[in-house]
Amino acid sequence: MIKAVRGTRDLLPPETALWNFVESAARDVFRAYNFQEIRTPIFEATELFARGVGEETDIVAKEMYTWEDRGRAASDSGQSLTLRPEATAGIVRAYIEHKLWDRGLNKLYCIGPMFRRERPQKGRYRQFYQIDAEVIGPASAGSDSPARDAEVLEMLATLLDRLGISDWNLELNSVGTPADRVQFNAALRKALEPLVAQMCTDCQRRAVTNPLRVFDCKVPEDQPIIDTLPRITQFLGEDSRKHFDAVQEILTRVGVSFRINERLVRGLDYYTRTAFEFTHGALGAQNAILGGGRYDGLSEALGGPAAPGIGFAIGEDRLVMSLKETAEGVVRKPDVYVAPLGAGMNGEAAKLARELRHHDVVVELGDDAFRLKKSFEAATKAGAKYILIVGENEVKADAFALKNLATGEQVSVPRGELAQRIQG
RNA sequence: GUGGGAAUAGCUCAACUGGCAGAGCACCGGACUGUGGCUCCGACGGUUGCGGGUUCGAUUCCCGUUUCCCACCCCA
Repeated sequence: MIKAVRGTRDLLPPETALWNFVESAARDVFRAYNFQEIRTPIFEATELFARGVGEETDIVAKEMYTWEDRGRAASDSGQSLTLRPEATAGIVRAYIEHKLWDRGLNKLYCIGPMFRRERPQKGRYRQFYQIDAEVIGPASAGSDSPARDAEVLEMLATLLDRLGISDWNLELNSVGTPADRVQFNAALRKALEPLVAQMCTDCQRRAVTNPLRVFDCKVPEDQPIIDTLPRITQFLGEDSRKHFDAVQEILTRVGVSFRINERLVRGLDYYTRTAFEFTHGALGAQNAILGGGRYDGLSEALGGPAAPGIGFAIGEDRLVMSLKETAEGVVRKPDVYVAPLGAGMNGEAAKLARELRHHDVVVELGDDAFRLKKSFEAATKAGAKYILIVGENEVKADAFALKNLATGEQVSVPRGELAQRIQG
């Protein structure tokens, strides 16, 4: 038997109804904030992610699905391509390619699969889905403003609340500008030097490769040491600090609760200044339901003009997992089961079903080979509200037996009144 | 990439120390000819993840392997 490959999975009904529930809620909320959809390719030139996400990140260094796409002709040299591991780089590429700065501020969202070759776990798949949104444009259009950061965060709070996910936590930090981080990193290395020998092996490695990640350490014995380390906050430049203060002020004003987490660091190189995560319990070790932040230098790193931006990625798989709503609760069941009765009635039933469907009635259609008892069983199993019998008597009278399957009430309804009766 | 647990019918799970692979639910049919749910009866359903080994005999013990789960790492 051929099975879905490791780390991928089929989403089957009725669970897919939950995914549609999430996606349509997201689209509704995005519309209210004037975000518009962008769709970028699922694979891109490998170089885009290497330069955008960062060569040194785990994503680029060891998790990408990359292959050499061979040329088909002498003039076509072939190139290294990669399945997108995240959405932002592709969107910024499109921003540059189509000169979207001519439109001023761009508020874009994108929903689709991403690919990372990690060891699968609950809430972590090799093909997974993200709901992604970005605000990007020239600084003159306000893309730089703390108002945009706050707007994005408030929008996320609205979306989660609307989905019925009430017990989320917003963790907020500023990781400063690249210049701020150079200073911070140097200070961190210096502070770690005399202490690192007492720390766990992971931290000893991090201290060399990426000192920021020491803050991620969960080993209890290391915590007192980590508490003594310098904090990024102490190294923020005047602009970064003011920006961060302004974001917090607006959030407080609009009533979105958050927690400053000075230890929040992010694994993609492009993040600057505001960085955030929304977490949720009951997700196990993968407790981050979404994450994001500013990437003020990304466009320039990709060869474009200065274009500050802020965005986030929601882990849709994890979002669906943390939903209280059940698939049964959001799936739309048939309004009516149309039951052809007696040989040759399929045509009449199909005609009636067509009329009802044109009135936006959800119709399940039976088969005239079924005995009436079997039609009733099928209607009940399908969860239909009504069953509509299309037999010889009914066709002759042009009025049909309509039975409410819950109450057992049965009436004869003229053809023209059926849709209204079923929907009412 | 590292460490641990698990894998038996479509689903949830049994099967003593190695001795004929089972139940509930679901599905299909019947009781019941144009009236469902409830009930009763019946049928279907398996290379016990895969490959090898030990044994008279392996779902059971051993080795390998794959996948899933948990944790690390990292991230959404």
